[in-house]
Amino acid sequence: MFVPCADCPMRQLPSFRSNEPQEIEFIQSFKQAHRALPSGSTLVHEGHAVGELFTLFSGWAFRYCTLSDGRRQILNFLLPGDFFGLQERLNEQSPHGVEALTDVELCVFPAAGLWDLFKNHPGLGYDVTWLAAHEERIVDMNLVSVGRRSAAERVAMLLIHLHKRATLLGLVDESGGVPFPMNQSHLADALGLSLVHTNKTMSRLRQLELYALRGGRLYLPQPHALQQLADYYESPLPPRPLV
Amino acid sequence: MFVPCADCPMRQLPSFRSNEPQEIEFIQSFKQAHRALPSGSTLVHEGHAVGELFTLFSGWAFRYCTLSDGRRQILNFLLPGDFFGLQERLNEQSPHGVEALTDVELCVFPAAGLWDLFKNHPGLGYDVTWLAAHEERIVDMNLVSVGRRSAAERVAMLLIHLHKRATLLGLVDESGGVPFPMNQSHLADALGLSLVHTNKTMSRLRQLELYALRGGRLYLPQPHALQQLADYYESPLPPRPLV
DNA sequence: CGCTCGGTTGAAGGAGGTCAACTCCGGTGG
DNA sequence: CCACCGGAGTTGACCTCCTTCAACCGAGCG
Repeated sequence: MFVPCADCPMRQLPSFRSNEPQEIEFIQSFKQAHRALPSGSTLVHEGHAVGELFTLFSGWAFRYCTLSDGRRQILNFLLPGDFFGLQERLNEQSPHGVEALTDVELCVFPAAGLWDLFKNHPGLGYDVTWLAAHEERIVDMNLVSVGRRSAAERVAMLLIHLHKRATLLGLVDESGGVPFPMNQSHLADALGLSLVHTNKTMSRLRQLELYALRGGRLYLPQPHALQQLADYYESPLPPRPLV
Repeated sequence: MFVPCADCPMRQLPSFRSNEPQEIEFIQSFKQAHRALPSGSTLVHEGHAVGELFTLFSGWAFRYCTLSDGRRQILNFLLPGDFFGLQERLNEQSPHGVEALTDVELCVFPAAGLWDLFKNHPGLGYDVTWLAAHEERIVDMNLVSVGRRSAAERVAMLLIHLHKRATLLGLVDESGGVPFPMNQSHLADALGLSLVHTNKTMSRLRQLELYALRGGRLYLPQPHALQQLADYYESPLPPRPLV
């Protein structure tokens, strides 16, 4: 269970930026706990103060907000390497919740130690800011989808984007499939659509063979056609930091 | 035109956190230019590299994304004190544009100097991160609105939120009005609605006297009723940093 | 005076929501 | 071994919220 940060398997991936040894050492000392939680558990409760920061070590999760009558909006999906808890911490009480889609493992950091990080390791402070800005960028994209794309375009966008993120994490297998742990309610809540209409839209895209789900994995046989449908063309990302 | 950062009028406002004198001194030296631009100008071009960071010194602006067929989504409105350019800088090319709603003045900072800021003034690094997280929180809220609220609820939410932000900046007059420089197309694009339906929804709310526009100023005669309609109840914010 | 821009209103159509029923499947317990 | 159950996916019917198209009005302006 215990893995030294220096040997963190994610650090081997090309999509992550490398850090100075003393930075990794600091991260190691900053890390308060390694916590495993089962699928479906709530990692951060809506409206509660937190006091901890997290890096998702393994598994999938999502951030969400609910209105008082139960309507739920998923803000973003979290994949391994994603850092969360910043919004909560810096605003003292969390405006949104985080829930595990699969069994997850978390690196837990004390929020009170964040100041040390900025003070003694400016490079890591810069990294944290990078991650916050990156996270916002993803939410921006989701907002564009939900605000201006049709149902089919939204689905296409989401599938491409999730496939891409998982691929960058090396989660892709030889036949191009990536894990896909969410069900249609999750997708509906992320897309700002009803469950029924999400289902019908996805059936259409599936019959067009724009995507396939087999054994809990997502396959995109015609990535270019999907991109065209979603009107989404993005340049390759530079390596990202990992805390 | 030239105002030393130490005498910045925004720093006098109670909603901004105070900084150490040497931090303010650094900000002053970090500041590259003070730039005035007319209403309607594009401050950041979509898809262009930037190389500069900005604090909105006066006036209003908005961040937006457009799809290739012209559909536009406004991601967020920018008010004095808002810091922007981070997303652009850290991703090398801006995924979104920024446009002025009124005549604006900008504090311009060289993006290359951001590293110095983190290195020599960790407190300011922390502040920048705080601002990034805060900005994301606003986008989160917009995403919830656009994804899950009805047209009337969205309008209510936006009006409350803008009124609140402007009030915190001391832009409110004795009769409770705040500046309101956007037209209905802006609102429609921010709400993810069509122009026509935005108009009809707003006419309804206006007849219910949930809001009023007079002389370019927004008045909310029944804030509580609006909050109930929007299902939006937020705790008061702690003071925010200013860079 | 005519132009444009922003706001307003009506009518018609469509995308998506809601309600309801049904299937399929894996578990679980008799 | 089979009955029962609950969760997830699927499908149809109907309705409504919102979009689209179009016309009109008024203010500001060259």
